[in-house]
Amino acid sequence: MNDAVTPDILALYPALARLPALLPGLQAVTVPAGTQLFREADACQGFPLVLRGEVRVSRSAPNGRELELYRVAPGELCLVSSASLFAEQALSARGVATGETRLCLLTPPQFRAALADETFRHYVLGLFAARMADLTALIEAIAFQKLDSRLAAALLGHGQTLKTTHQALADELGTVREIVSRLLHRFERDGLVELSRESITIRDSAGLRAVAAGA
Amino acid sequence: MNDAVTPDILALYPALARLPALLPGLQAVTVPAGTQLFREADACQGFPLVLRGEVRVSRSAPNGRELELYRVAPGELCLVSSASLFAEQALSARGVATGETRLCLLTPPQFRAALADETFRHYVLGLFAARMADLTALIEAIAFQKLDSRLAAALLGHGQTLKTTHQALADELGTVREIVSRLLHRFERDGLVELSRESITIRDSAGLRAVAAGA
DNA sequence: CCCCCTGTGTGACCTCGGTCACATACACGG
DNA sequence: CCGTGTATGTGACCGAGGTCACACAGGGGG
Repeated sequence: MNDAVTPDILALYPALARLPALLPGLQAVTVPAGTQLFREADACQGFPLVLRGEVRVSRSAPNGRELELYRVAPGELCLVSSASLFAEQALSARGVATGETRLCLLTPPQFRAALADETFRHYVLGLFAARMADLTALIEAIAFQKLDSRLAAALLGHGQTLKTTHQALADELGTVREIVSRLLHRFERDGLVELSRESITIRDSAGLRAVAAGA
Repeated sequence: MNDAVTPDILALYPALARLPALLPGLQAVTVPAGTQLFREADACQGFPLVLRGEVRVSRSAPNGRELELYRVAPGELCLVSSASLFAEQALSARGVATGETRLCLLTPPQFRAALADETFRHYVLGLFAARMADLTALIEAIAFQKLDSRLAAALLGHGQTLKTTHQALADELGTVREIVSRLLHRFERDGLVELSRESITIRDSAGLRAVAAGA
């Protein structure tokens, strides 16, 4: 599971190519789907670069409800954990690998060294900026949009058919299963989707987009 | 309104002292209360450092409702505008000076130069990290807490008496005036506060804290 | 002194989202 | 083929928050 970093890291993080001194020290790990990479109130031990797979970052409420904040794709680094190092405070979210995921953990000194390179620096700040935009968009959605819009939006952009469970969608949106079932059924009645066990097929993506936009 | 930067900028941003070449080019402006510094969909023109006063960053919905994201205090820089530069996208929020505010606008080249200094860099990343934590906390509050808790929290930490309007509180919380009035009245009935025109006096701060915690 | 503007009080009414308590239904291992 | 666990359907019910349509008060300027 633990092995040397292959050259593909350079393809994903070209800025690192300019720091040859750093590369020999890097190690990557591959973890199976569902691995919990970090959780609330954890002390953070490094800066994870995602090479392959995906990390789902979420926050959960005392009563067991959960809400997805964002996902980390290959070529990105997980900022909540990084953030906790910079702000010297505990983590405020949970990270779980959605599928088999390969990632590379930079130690704080390694990360600091990498930041000496302006390209890498700009890349990292760009990521922070993009995340801030994501989070403010999420805030707006939660505060001002209705759930059917948000659900419709969540269904789009994952291909024609998505294989997931109502509970998973509820966790993504920060609500409960029954509500998701109810709304999905309404969508089906209106001919927008077709439902079966663990599978949702989009029948009218234009209609769905209209709902997502707040029809 | 436009004048040279006085030495006090060095007290607020000590890292800048290590970049003497930068200082002569800096200029500060002082703006009156209520000045709109930037708004949604604006192109961003620089990195504002706040020297004195306060900037309120908020996002507004199509239907006119508004929600405060965070405030920028002296010694901080306004990250939404910075973020829009890094992510090369339009601003996603509005910024208004809550009182008379003095600030210094760094141009992108100046900011890039400042980032060459590791202390300044660390400071900026720390700010980003802190804002991310703020935003995730806000998300959690909106998604999982009831409005009375959030209102109670908003009342605390501003001294014994706060001079504000119900509408302003509504804008801060992302709700409407009637709801704030209703909740404040409930608080008054329970002996937590005392109300009069444009003024709220806290009578039982422990009780308020209990409500804020979700009693 | 009166008008008018801003801030506030209030009650009727509605909708959305959430809770509870179920009933199925389907898959899969034994 | 049967039991058991997971995924889903569903209806009754509720409460929070939002909308609307007002009334009212107070204070400052004309």
